Amino acid sequence: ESTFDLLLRSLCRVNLLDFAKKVYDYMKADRIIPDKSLLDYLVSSFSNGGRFRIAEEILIERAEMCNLKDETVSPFVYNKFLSLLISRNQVDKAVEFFRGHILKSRGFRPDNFTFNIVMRGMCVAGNVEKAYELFNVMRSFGCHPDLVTYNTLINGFCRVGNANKAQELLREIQLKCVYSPDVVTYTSVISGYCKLGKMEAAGTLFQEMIDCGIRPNLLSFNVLIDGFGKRGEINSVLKIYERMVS
RNA sequence: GCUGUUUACCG
Repeated sequence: ESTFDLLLRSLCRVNLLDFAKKVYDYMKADRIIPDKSLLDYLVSSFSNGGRFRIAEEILIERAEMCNLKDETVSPFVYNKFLSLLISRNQVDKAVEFFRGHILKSRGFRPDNFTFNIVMRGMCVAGNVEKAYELFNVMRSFGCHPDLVTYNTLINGFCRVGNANKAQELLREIQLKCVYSPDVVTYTSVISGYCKLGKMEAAGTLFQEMIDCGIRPNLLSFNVLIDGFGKRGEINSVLKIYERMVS
């Protein structure tokens, strides 16, 4: 039994995933119950290798096992699964698994990361509104929006050209006073304005960020420089550059 | 016990 365990882990480590799958099937056929941590390891390995169907299958079995014992699957495992799906352009699959299993089965207990990952998936698919809906219901699952949640949404709105809504959310963070906008928050909104060619609004926010004691980083400068550059405002570009190197 | 999961620019 621990022989299978070692074998499977070794096969995964050297990326012989098809072989690992066969051994896994063999184990199941022989009704050998794999260890939980082995299952988690298999899910991660299969996910990393893009074998999402198998990973999903194991995750579902894992959740059922947990359900019987009043336990939950470690969010790390399925959060990675979800983010990999999204990074490989399979947002629909990720959302489907999230809605169909993670939110439905008691064997899963989504955390902030889970919501943030799925929301970002929706945003990259151009569906900020769906992400916004999730944002509004995550509390009912015991998850409270954090700064990354806001930053993800803000970026989603910027992506579809709604920098105003993005800025509104920035103000909302400030009003709540539980955490403050950071360099990512500001850079996102600034970038949203730059994309619209609204360089005045972008510049104002840039200054506000500095006044709030947040140091712009290389990305922040790039956003502004790119924005001014695309409008042909070379003098502004030079000014920013000067500030950057000083 | 430790490690492992999420957010910003251009390309």
